[in-house]
Amino acid sequence: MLDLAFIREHPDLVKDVARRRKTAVDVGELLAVDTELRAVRRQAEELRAEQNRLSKAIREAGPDKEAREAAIARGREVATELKGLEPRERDLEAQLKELLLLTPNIPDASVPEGESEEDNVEIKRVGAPRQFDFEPLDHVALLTGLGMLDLERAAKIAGSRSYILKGEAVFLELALMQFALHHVARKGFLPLDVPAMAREYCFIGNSQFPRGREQTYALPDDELYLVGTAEVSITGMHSGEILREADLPIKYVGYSPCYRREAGTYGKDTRGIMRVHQFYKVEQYVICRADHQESVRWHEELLAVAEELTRALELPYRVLNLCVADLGDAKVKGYDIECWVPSEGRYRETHSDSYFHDYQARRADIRYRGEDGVVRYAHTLNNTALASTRTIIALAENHQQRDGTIRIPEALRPWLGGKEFLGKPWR
RNA sequence: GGAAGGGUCGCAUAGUAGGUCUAGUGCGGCGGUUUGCUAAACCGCUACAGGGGAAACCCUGUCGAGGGUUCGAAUCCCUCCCCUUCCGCCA
Repeated sequence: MLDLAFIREHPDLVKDVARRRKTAVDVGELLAVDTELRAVRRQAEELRAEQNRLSKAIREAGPDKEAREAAIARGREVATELKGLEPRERDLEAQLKELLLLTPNIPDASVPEGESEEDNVEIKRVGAPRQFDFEPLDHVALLTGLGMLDLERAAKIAGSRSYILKGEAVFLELALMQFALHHVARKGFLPLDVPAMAREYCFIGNSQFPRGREQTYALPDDELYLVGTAEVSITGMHSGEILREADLPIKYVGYSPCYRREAGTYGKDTRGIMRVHQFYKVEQYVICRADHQESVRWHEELLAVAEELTRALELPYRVLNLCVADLGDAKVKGYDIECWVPSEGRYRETHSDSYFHDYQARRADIRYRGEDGVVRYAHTLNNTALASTRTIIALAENHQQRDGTIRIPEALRPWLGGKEFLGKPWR
């Protein structure tokens, strides 16, 4: 969330940002609520100050019964008046909080303008889509053919957008996770295996809530929710803490299952495992000092790490600079990596690299004490390192062989016992 | 699931028969004195948030959260949350 003082000082900027981001929030209403709250609060504070003065007078009145009685009588009046004011104060506080949570972050100047994902700007393309000298298959045909994927029985168990990996595909999935975790950990990121279910505050802190609630699985009996990314849990880790500047930056590489309801995506990506309710992901996460340049450096660094992983898997990809309309409300700027998917003849998102300045840190209350003794909200960033299902698609399709097997890129072979190909020829 | 004990301003703690608690103390941190340097010692400062003010400064709130009783709540009452330990169950 934004600093309320910033919104007061730059109301037109914030309104303009909400418009460009197509975010439904009434900044005018927010400011009106804020103004009224301040007036009400001022009255209430005056009454509380009088209450405190009276309390002191009563304490010091001692044997002076008359003064004592008079002060108590006045105190009764003040208490009554205050009780009349307090419900309004509480109501306004709640309204303001809700509106603040809905107010989007300020995008960086380098974020492209645009109306939809069509307007994202490609900034880089690495590796050329492979020219096949045979008719390539899509990942469903390939993996099903190898006996490594069973979608029908998965649907029987859990409905659409489910999958069963079988045989070597299971080892492939684990190999990918191992590969990514080790690669990122070697760069000084502390590996974490975090809870995949988390309390509501984690989701509010991370900005999944209040918007996006319908995308999250709830466990109402336990007041928990299933995370769509380890990012949610990691944000919750340091919530409410005051860190030491000397301990920054904190670099984590988190591993977790990811659960997504995919509400409202009925027509989209219905085939295969492109869009599923559960997958596994290795996630990069950084908490750093409240410094724009440092955020930018880490943003680029996290992109570089993700690119290394993608290149090591020999996948053709491109990098997009997300336009203002496609950027999540909380982000200052975001890059997506998209890998080439031969069966679709296009690039599909596999990574999302974002920085937030102190927007998440304010929501989650993650602060640090600077060397100067001043307490500030930290900056947070995150980027995918590797997501299981979409990477399996890209890997299978891009590295498929004429005989129906899948070539394993060299970097991954150590995690698969040195194996060069996945599956026995079946075509 | 059963039982018990706890949540206090970075960390550790004191404080519950309501009113000098304006939340004490230690550690840590910052600044200073002394010092060839370091350490030690000593002195001072040091919670967070909101509001008012040109400023000095003043006011308000926060002792897990929210209600309540009261002129007045860290302290009493209610509801809830969280943590720890033991028992039970269990991969």
